[in-house]
Amino acid sequence: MNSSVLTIGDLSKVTSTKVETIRYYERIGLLAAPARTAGNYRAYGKTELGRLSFIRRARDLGFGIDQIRTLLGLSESKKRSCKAVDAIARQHLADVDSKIADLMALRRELDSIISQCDCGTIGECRIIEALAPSRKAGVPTRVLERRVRSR
Amino acid sequence: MNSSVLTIGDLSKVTSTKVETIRYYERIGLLAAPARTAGNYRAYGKTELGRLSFIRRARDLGFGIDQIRTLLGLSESKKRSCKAVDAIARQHLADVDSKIADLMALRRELDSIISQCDCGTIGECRIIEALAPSRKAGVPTRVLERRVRSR
DNA sequence: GCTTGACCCTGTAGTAGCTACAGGGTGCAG
DNA sequence: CTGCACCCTGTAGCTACTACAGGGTCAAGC
Repeated sequence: MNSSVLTIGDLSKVTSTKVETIRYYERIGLLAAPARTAGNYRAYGKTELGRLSFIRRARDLGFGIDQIRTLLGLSESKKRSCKAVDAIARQHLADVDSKIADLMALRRELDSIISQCDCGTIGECRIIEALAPSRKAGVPTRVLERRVRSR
Repeated sequence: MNSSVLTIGDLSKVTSTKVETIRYYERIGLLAAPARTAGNYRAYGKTELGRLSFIRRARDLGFGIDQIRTLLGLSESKKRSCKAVDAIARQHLADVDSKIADLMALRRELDSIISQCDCGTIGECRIIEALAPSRKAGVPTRVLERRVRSR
């Protein structure tokens, strides 16, 4: 009885990670290739469980694979300053903030477009109108000048 | 001199869309295959320009390719009700809202983790600690019971 | 001892929405 | 007639998985 030997299925359940995803992490080198049983099954221990948990939490927080790779590397040298860790996290926070800002701007525009729709016919739909190029503005002549003259 | 014949490069400049992207839209059937010149160059007219502009604006607003396909289809039957258009837009707005909510939740968590870091050594870094599995909690025995007993 | 069914294996292809070549042809100015 | 900007097709790459196909392994039950 070896309670610390886990199959990939066990790891999958414990970490709420699909089996395929675990194999994928191994393929891309995020997880090391584990020991194998006689029947060629992957045999994991607590180390791998910890590492996968770390990866999952980082992924849930939106860190990218490469960032996680770096974080895992850093987490092994316990004595070094954690400035680099802090920098990665702050960078990620900034990325998230900028994504939020983008989405909020988009949301505002989308909302304003939708609020103009009276739900009549498509011919007079404000949503379609907002997407279609306006009738007044044509192709800026500047852009095509060279070509227009040369034809 | 035919000022309304545009090459793919012209279309690219006018709509701020990469040439490859225009060809990609054609490949996936979002744009129809245009007429060709004697030298096998794509020759676009104002119709295609309008259609591509529509696509770009919709993409900028975050609509997916399939939604745009539907919107383009709907926009051609001018007399029908624009309820379907409205529904797609509202669905998209809801998706955006839920993405924003997800990101804000993530942002809060990330921020709270970062704020705990004193920037000492990695061994005592709160960020790494927050990601690593806590020492107290082990693998829930329940999950592994069957297997543990059987080995 | 044999079957059944749940699990595991490898390898490949698909998802969204492009982007980036490689290896060629076209067209116009100097 | 040469050089350069542009165009063509076709394919592979990107993120982070997910979903098969076509097999092998293992423990339980009859």
